[in-house]
Amino acid sequence: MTQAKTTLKRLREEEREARKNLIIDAAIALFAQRPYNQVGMRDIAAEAGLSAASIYRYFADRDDLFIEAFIRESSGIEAFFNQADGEGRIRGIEDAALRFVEFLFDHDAFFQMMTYFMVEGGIRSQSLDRFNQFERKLLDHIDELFRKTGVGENVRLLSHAFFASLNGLLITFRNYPGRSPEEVRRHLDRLAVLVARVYQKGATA
Amino acid sequence: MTQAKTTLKRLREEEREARKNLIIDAAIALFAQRPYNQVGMRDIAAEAGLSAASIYRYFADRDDLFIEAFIRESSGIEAFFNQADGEGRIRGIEDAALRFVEFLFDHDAFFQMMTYFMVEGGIRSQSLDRFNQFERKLLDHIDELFRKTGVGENVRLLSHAFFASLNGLLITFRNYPGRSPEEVRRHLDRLAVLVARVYQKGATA
DNA sequence: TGTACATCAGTGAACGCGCGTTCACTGATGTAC
DNA sequence: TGTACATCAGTGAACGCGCGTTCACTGATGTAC
Repeated sequence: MTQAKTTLKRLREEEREARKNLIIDAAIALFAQRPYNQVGMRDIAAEAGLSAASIYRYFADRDDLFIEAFIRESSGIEAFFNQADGEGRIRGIEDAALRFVEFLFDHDAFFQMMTYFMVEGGIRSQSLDRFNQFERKLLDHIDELFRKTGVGENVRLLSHAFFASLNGLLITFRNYPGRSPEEVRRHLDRLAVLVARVYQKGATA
Repeated sequence: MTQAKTTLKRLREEEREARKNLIIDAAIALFAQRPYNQVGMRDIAAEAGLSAASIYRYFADRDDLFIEAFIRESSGIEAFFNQADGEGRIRGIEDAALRFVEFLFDHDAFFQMMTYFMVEGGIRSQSLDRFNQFERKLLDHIDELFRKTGVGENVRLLSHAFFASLNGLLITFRNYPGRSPEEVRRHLDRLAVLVARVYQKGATA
């Protein structure tokens, strides 16, 4: 009996969690279409098929929803890279650069949130912590890649520069006016390869 | 008599222009302190020492003021580089990278506007044109630098990557949490030098 | 020199709108006896 | 099996606030005669 009760309770909690996820899905879907600050609670509610008031049954406030959306996306990118890494699909800097740039291009929501964190000041420390954690892990991976290719001194600084360079590609050319998404993607790919080669050669001398 | 009249008229116009400039000054001063979208008309008015309504005597609307502010700042950076160039203070890629990064770090207003143009979609074509013009000139300069150092093929693509890399440094590390402005500047300087050297070596092979 | 009029910078108050958030309520489902 | 009650998702409407912008007005300065 108590057994049955707790299972029911667990089921209800899972259901609740599932609904939270639906709302986060809706938010992410919209971030992928419009800039971060142009997505309102009513938009997200409409996308998720509920009223705006309902969102507040699941999230304390707007920031809270955004933090959870960011956490989910950043877990996604980590899983993506871990898998690619495990399957041996990231053999060198060039692969890493390509995968990273393409991932950010495809996951506009994550990119929007990331640049928001970097550009805007005054972010809640909770989400900032999560962001820093994500950034550090990514830099660790890059460190490792550079070490493999034989860079001795100051690997971390190099990783900083490399990471920033790839971010810069996205920031600078993602919205290039008068270009179709396919053209932008091709241009980004070309640039990612170029950057990777430049770092490869320029850093291992 | 007509002579005197026209001079008076000219003086009045100059006075008007001067007042426009005061308002732009105020706007730029605020952009340097807070993110772009956190600066309102009332803030700018207070900073300039007038009422918000007065701004509309000089600018059609908010966008118009921002365009003019951007134009002034981008003229400023062009003048800065032309002068540095004329005085022979930009001897190579390393100098250029350092000057560029430091200029953007010091002129936060310009940096804010630039990233706004790049990240946000749906900008008025008038300001977009001005921005593209600015970007093209800058890329031309970088092309020239790379050509001097002996890069043959695909100079423009390289310039794109280089420009984006430097932008990326600013975006990624300008707001690094828990660091003083001096530390950020030092870090940016180090990274700019590193990036320049990497491109120098990596591209001229 | 004086008077009527035009021009224009400047302004406080208000308008209109959007947006995050809250309120008071409904209705469905589960629980106790 | 039926009844009274608790829980909770969901909601339309409203609140409160900020912000870009407009309005109606004042007052100073210039112009015409």
